[in-house]
Amino acid sequence: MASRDPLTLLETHGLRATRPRVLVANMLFGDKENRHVTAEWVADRLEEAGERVALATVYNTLHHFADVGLLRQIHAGDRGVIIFDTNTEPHHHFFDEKTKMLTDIPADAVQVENLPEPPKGAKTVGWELIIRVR
Amino acid sequence: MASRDPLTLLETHGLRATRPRVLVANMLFGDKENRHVTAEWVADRLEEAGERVALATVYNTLHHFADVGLLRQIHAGDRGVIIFDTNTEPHHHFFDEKTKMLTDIPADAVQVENLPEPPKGAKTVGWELIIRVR
DNA sequence: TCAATAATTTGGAAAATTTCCAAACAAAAA
DNA sequence: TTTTTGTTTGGAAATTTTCCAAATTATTGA
Repeated sequence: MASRDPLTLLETHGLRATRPRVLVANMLFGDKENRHVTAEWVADRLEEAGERVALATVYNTLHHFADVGLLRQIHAGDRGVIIFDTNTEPHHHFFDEKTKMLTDIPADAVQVENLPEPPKGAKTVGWELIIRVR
Repeated sequence: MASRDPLTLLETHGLRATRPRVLVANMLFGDKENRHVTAEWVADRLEEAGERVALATVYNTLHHFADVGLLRQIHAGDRGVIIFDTNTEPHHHFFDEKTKMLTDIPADAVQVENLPEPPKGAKTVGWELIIRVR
C-alpha cells in the first residue's frame, strides 16, 4: 500500500494540501485503522478537536477524496446517510439490519466464480458482497 | 411463485385490504414485471391515475409490504432514496455509478462459495452482490 | 516578491427525502 | 351495533445533503 502519510497522500492524488484536507486526511489515514465514516462523524471529531471547518467543506472534502480513490462510498447501510470507507481495497460487508452497522469481510474470505459481464457500454469498476444479518 | 393476485397477496401476508394497499399492490404485483420503485414513483403513478393517497401512506404501505416480505428494500443505489424491489427472490444488481440505475442479475448467474458466517449473535437473512459499473 | 489566476472554503439558505403526529376514518371483532 | 384495533391523512418537523455567492487561500509566472 502507498504511504499513509497524509501530506504525501494528498500530493500523490493531486489534491492541494489545504487546512481542512490535511485535518481530515490525518484523521482518516493517520493510522492504519480502516473506518466507515459519515460527514457528521468527521465534523464532530473536528469540532471536538477545536478545529473549525464548515460542514459543507467536510462534504466537499470527503467527495473529493472519494473522487480520487482515497475513499470509497459504500452502497449499503442505512438509507439517507452517505458512508465512506477508508478501505478502498476489494472487500465485503456484513450489514446488521438492526444496528445499521457495517463490518468488513476480507475479500479472500469468499470465492466468487463467473462474475457477470457488465451491460455493454459499461465496464465494471468494482464489486462487493453485502450480507444482511440480524 | 405464489399467486400475484393483489387481494390474495395481501390476505396471505396478513395485511388488511385497504384502498391504498390494494391500489399499490395492483400497481406493483398486477403483472409479472419486476420493478425497482421509490415512494415518489408510486405516488406519481397514483396521482396520474387520479387516485388520492397521502404520501405518508405510500411510505407506510411500502414499508409494510417490505416488512411482510412482499418487497425488499435495496441496499444500493443512490443515497438518500429508498428503493424497493418487487423481486424478493435472491438475485444481484449492477449499479451504474453514472446513471444511478440498477439492473437485475439472476442469482444463478454467479457462483459464490464459502459464504462467511455472520458474527455471532447474528444470523444471515440474505445477501447480494453489487457490481459497480461505469 | 507581487500581482493575477485558479481553486477552495464558508455559512446560510434551499433542496430533497423521510418520518412524526394527532385527528379522522375504516375495518374487524365482540 | 358498539367497541376495539388498525389505517390514513395532511402538515409540520427532522434529517441529510447540496447549492450559492462572497471571502479566503493557494499557485503560477512576471
